[in-house]
Amino acid sequence: MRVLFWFRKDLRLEDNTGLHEAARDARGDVLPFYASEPEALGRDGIAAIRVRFLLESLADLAGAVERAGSALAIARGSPTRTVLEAARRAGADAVYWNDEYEPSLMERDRKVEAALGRAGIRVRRFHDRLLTPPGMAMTASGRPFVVYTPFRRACERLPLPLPFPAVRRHAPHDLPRSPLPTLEELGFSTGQQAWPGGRRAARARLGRFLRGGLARYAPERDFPAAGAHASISADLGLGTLSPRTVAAAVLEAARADRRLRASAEKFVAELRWRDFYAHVLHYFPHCERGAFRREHDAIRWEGRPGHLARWQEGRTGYPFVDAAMRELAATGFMHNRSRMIVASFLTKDLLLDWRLGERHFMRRLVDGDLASNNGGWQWAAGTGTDAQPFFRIFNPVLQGERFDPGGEYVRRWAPELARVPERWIHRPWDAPPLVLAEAGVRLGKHYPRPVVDHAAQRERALAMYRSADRRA
DNA sequence: TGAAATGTTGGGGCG
DNA sequence: ACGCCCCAACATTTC
Repeated sequence: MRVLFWFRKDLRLEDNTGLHEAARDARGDVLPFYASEPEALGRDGIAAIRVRFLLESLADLAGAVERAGSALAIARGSPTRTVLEAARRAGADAVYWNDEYEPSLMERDRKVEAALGRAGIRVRRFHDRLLTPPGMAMTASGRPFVVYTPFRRACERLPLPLPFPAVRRHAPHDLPRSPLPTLEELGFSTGQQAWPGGRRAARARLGRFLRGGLARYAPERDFPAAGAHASISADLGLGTLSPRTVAAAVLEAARADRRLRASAEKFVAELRWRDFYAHVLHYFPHCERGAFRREHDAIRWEGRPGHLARWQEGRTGYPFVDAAMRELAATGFMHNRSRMIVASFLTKDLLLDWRLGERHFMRRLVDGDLASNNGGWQWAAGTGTDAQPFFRIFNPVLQGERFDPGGEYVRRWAPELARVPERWIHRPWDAPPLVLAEAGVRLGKHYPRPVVDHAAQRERALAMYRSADRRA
């Protein structure tokens, strides 16, 4: 049997469920296929660094497929057309792929599947992307979970899926191999430093984490300057790493060294947040455009539109917020604790719609993933599932003092504050003038004064949310 | 996976 | 010695 395997966000030969099944059913006669849609990449709303990451990962996959005795077939255009064309041309009996759970991708896949069905070509789809696929963890009444902790407990009662062996043999074919577009052709500038794509870079990141950050993960994961985080979100996003491989590696490290156990379990629990938000978006597709709690669509965001740019550029006058936003601008990545703090700041201090922040993140993050990003923003805005209640408002100064006590993170990303003493680093406006002068900082000149007053904005945010709740 | 306001307690200063 | 007050420390409540 000839099986066309359609690679999507699973750009690897190792531990790939659908590819493994295809190789088994086809007895080695697997035809590797990718549908390239430069038009979809070129549209506004995607980070250049993520496009580069995708192109590098595809080039890496193509190389791996060649070493496996074949070539990655690449068709340019919409998959609703190209998948069927490729399957026919290759004389495939079946097309296999791993499911994606975003509403729009599922809709697209239904069309592809229908077209293949009409042509008499069999389709098999697999769960691969998550540790626990949708449908496997439901409440007693059969509904999807909307609170994280019971969701996690339900997932933990299921066996953790084990990695699949790599598929090292692919079949030769004469399908077209359209060249991948370059970043420049897609209209992206390449000024930003790279976040290297592909499986080798992914394995390197995972290995670095296993040797370094993991031992400190449980106690230090919330400290952005500590470097105890894994930085594999982009790899999970496009599938240069499988979540099974990651979980197995972390737990294996903990078996070899019992001291790692608490950290390993904490890390797997964090992986499950990714599953949770994928489930939420899958079962509640209205979240893509509006609040999970529909009454919060009634919130009238009364912030000043001009403040959005100050936030984006890291010039809010709140050192931790500015450091985080500059980390994003410079690297295409932001530590999770920082994401929570800047999201709280945009929604509850600047009083701007969480969707503005969500969109900005998608335009900047190397790991931009619809479900995780949307879930995280709705959590911070208090509009989502298991969201912190709207009255839980981060104080950007206290968060900074708690999670960046020495100011190391601020000094790294806001170097104009580097010489401000620890005591004042998160609230330079309170520092005695002489101290600021000695640090070489004049507020309003070298570093901005706070764009808004936290205490006052906190009260306005509470009133804003309360009034929406009343109207609903 | 908060923070601020408010309440309570207990030690110590002091008349 | 006693009562009063202050206030830090901690707990609870509220947003």
